[in-house]
Amino acid sequence: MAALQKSIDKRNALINATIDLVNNDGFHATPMSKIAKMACVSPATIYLYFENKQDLVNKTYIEVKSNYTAYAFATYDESMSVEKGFEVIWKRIADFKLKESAHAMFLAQCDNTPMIDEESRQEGIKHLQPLLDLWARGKKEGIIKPLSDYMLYAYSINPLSFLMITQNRGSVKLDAKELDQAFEAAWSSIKACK
Amino acid sequence: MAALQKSIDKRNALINATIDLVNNDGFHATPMSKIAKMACVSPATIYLYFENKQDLVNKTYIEVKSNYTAYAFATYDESMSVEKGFEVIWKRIADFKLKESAHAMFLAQCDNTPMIDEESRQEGIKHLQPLLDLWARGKKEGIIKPLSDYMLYAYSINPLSFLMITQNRGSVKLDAKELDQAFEAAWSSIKACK
Amino acid sequence: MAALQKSIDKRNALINATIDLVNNDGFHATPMSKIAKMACVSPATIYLYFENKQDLVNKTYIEVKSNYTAYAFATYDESMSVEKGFEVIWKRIADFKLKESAHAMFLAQCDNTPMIDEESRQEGIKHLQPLLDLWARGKKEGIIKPLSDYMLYAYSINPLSFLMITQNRGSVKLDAKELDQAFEAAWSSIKACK
Amino acid sequence: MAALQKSIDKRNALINATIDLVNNDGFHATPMSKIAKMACVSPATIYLYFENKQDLVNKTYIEVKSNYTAYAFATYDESMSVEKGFEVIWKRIADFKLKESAHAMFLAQCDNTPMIDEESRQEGIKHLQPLLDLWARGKKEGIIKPLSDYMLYAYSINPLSFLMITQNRGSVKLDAKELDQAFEAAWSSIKACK
DNA sequence: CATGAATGAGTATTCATTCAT
DNA sequence: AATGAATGAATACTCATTCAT
Repeated sequence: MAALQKSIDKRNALINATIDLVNNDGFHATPMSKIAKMACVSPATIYLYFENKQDLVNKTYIEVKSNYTAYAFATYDESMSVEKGFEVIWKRIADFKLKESAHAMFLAQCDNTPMIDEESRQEGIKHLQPLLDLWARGKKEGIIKPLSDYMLYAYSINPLSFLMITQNRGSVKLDAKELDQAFEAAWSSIKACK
Repeated sequence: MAALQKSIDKRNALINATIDLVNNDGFHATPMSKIAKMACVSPATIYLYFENKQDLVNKTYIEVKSNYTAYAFATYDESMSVEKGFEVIWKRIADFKLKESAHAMFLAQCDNTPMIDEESRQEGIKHLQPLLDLWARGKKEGIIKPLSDYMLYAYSINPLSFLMITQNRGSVKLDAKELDQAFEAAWSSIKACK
Repeated sequence: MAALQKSIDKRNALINATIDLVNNDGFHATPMSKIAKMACVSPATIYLYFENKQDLVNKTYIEVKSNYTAYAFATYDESMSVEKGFEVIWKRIADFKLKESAHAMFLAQCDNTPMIDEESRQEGIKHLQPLLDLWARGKKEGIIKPLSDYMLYAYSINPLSFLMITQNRGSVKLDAKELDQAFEAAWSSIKACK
Repeated sequence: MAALQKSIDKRNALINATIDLVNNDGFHATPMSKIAKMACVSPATIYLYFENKQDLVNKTYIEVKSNYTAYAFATYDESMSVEKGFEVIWKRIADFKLKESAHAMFLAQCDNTPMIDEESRQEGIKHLQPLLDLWARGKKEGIIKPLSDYMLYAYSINPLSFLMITQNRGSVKLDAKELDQAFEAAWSSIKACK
């Protein structure tokens, strides 16, 4: 048990080091040796947990993405109304992106870069299903515009990524009032007009 | 004259090769030798036009960003109404992102990655001023929601980047109808409610 | 223990390869890859033992210089008379320069070239102190001319470098008789006239 | 004539640039492009005057060496006594080494380095003949010790190189008094004992 | 499991030299 | 004669990965 825990700790240390370093220096300037050093293990040890650098970054991506979606849907319940459900999910996502910004930055970099395997990318997308289901329900009920999921995501969720990056660069600080405005904008762009 | 043109051609070939290769393989997997080969010059020749790899990618970024904004505002005129002006600019931006998708992909990668110097990033932002001026006018006239520029950008412009990337990955194809929907969503997220 | 010895062996092999190659081809024509090959290690291995090429050559200089002075004073004893002491040291130096000529050649090249860091040069000079002390004693006793240490070195020790180089170029062969003449010349140039 | 003069000027500028740069940075850190820049010509122009880098440095060596010997013997006359002749030559050499120290430094670097062709080295030695003749005379007359020319050079002339280098490094300043001491040491090391 | 040492294959960059003008 | 642009062949150095311990 203790041994297993130590293993998990090491794996986590490696994942976290990868996130930190890739965030700050970029994938191209993040050598395995630096990751090892930050995780306080030998470079060789990385290869006990991951096949190679590509695998390390793929697995990191999947893990972070999975944390992200778990967080997003943690307080959501399918019995909620579409409107309420969307608000609940949106706010959790906003929370994650702005508070766990290191993780969110890492995802943003992965999503805009040929740095992740296509397969891992697909794997990462899967977990968004509850949101897509909610939207399907919303469209059927005439509450949500009959747009493709990509379009809905582009206008209601993705802007949060941009705001998160901007905030991380120090250009802007998002407080409660602005978050409300953001939600308002998100909702008004996808809710069906009466 | 002919010599000058040859120089310009070579520089352009290098810039284009950089865009192509960074788009497909990522900055980390784009060696100078490959760029040189694609541009049909010797590796050493790159250093006649750029100081080093970082400078090459910085200059490429600034050039592409500058083309992007020039394209965005080419048909815009300050005498237009806010509503018309926004539509004109938005459609040009959409055009650029979806048709010149290689350039747009390159910008997206640069904007989400520590691959560009902060200085070059700032340089790239400058040219967006006409849009910010338009928004200022719209806010004064009560036509546009009184949101920060970052917020307006996040909801009305940035979603196009997400749609562009998604289309480039083959997940979706944006036709005229969907572009209209996108514009509708963009506009409704920033226009002031009556 | 064995591992440590292997490390020391490798470091020594690198130092020796550096001496050999710099002697024969000059610093400018001695690539790291050649040094590695001669030391039977990979080029990358050099960087486990030295920071870079400059560091390798600095450290080599300091090591050789240190061997040189250790050799020079090995049989000297401060209780000796000035005359005897000088003879003992001079003969050891002559021995070193003429027998360990590869090392002596390397030092000569370093001493006449901007190939070594100033800091390493200073480090190398330090160890000559016993000779300077001997001269101080000699001057006090009126046995040695009241000249600066540089002057004494120039006339009594440095000529050996010239002779060593000339011998190495094959122009001359120094046998016992000529060594005696050389010592005679050295001594007569610095001993106080009665 | 004017055209010829311009050519000579360029050649001289190249030679001087070579001396300066090799003195300050070392042969290994002196690229042709830098030499060209300092001489205010194009890199390609160097090849109109010299075959290649090796040739440039060989020719520079021969030229400097030749200036050196011309200077050394300029005021010497074979009708002088051995003692007077030696003093005259020695003082001119000292003058050259300490006043034209850039040239002297360059020679010292060449003489202790495999940076010059053997052939050019031989060519450079030739011009010392008058000194050797003087010594031959001195030995016959019993005024000079019956030592080989190398030995005489090592003790009476070469120390000046060491003193010149030391002075150039700033460790010591040779004034008139010290020059007299140096001459005294030089002479006493080679003059025959009565 | 864990590691530090070792490395081969690469990478950015430089440089002596050439060539079209 | 003179040049600036161009380049192929190096070169110092890095890094993902392996292996003996």
